[in-house]
Amino acid sequence: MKKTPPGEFRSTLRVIQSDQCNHHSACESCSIRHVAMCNVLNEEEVNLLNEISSDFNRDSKQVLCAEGDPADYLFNVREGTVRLSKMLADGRRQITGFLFPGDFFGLACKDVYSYTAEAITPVETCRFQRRKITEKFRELPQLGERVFEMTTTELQSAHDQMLLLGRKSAREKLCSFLIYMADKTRTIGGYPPNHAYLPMSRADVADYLGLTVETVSRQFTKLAQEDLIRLDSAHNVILLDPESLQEMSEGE
Amino acid sequence: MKKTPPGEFRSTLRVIQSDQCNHHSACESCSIRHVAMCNVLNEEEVNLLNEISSDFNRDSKQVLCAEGDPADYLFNVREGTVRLSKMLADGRRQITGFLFPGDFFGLACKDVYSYTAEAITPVETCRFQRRKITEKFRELPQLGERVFEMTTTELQSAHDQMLLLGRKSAREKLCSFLIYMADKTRTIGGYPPNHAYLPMSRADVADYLGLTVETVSRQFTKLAQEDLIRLDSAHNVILLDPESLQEMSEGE
DNA sequence: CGCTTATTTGAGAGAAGTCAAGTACGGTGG
DNA sequence: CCACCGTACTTGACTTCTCTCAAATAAGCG
Repeated sequence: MKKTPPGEFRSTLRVIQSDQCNHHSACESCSIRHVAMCNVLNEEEVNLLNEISSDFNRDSKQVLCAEGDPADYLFNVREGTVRLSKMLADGRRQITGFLFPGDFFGLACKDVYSYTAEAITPVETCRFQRRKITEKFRELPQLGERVFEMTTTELQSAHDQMLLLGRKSAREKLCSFLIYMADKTRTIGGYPPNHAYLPMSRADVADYLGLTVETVSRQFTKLAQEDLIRLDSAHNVILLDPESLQEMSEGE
Repeated sequence: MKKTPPGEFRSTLRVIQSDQCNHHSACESCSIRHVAMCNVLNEEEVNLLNEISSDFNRDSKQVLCAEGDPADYLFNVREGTVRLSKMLADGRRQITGFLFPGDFFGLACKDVYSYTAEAITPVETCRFQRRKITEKFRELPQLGERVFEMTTTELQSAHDQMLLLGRKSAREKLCSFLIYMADKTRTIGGYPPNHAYLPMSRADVADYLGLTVETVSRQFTKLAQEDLIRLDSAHNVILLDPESLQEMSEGE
């Protein structure tokens, strides 16, 4: 579960949380270009970053990078939803994460990408040459620290997801997922409270939770029958009882 | 799966692989104290590190740090085996990783530890105050880069483990685990080739693979019956047909 | 509007879990 | 050194949750 627990931020690294960015007005390109980085950089530094980045936009269902490709680029999602996945020889797939505006990918690999990144919706990203961006870490240590901190957060989420995949029931998995997506929907904004917008297909949800499409669908139906959620459409869910869902997601 | 694929190392970060450490003879305290760090540091820098580190040794089954504790320390395992785990409210447990000499833990968290670390065998670690070690990243950027690179490798392993937990059968999971442990055993040294020394209990293996003890035990028996492995004892396994095991671990 | 694809629903099968019992191992004390 | 005890591991019988296969319904798109 990519659960980002709320609460005070007290990292020993000097970084600032995304929602604490306080120079949006002064830095227009920031919010447009480098969503996740602007928080720790001033306008001049963002411009420095703009020099080595280039837009990379793709339509829904297109591949941004493939498992095994030379890992030349680091990506920053600006708009849309991306899925990262790994496959077994016979085609079984595991989605290791969904990415939303502000998220990065392309760092956690050595010479080749260890996962495939695909656009779930039309996406806008900016892309840096890894070689160049890691050089920039020298000039802008706060940038390096911010990226390190994000990697660390991602590792924590990965551990949460391992607990989900290894030990939770189908029902608990789906509850966790709904809580997670409601949180993401809230962050992205533009939806009523307790709304979870699910841009991905049921198959994606299944491959994220280590289930089959049918099981996911059945669990959705069951939660709706119990009035814990309301399915406005397959991709728009209202959490009618977030507290219960939260509890069930943790096996209480 | 904490699979560290062999192959050339071409990270954009200027770090050196563990097995490329070439000043072991010149730096005695290095191999003794800071297993994973000495590779990128010279003797003087290692001494600098020694100043802020202190020994922290524990017997088998003791807790090194607990989920929810203030995350004050970063640990470097020098000797022995450690398990990291997370628990659900009702006691279901997921082991997110086993740690061996050279491994770190305690960084991937904000103010509190997000997992429990316990000694499987008697362990020797050295412990740094996170506050102090992150300060050191300023003075010794190559140290920061090395730690960042290790975090990145760990994130990749976490993704491999998600694929295992979400999509592999019990048999495939155990094959993956045996390949992984044979690799670790080789790295640690002192055992014949194709030997996998398993310091952890069957319950630990089960909680690592998202299975029950009984299922793990049955799969061990089945692999032995098929002459793919030989169980010298519950904790010492010979891989009789590593190629087949490897193939099966990837679902071929 | 018709076609394709996505989602839901149903029935049956199977892999892994649960519960229970037996066996082997390892440490401790006589 | 061996016997004993507790724990760890293995094995068996049975249950169950999730998967598989199949079909119906709904949604999206040209």
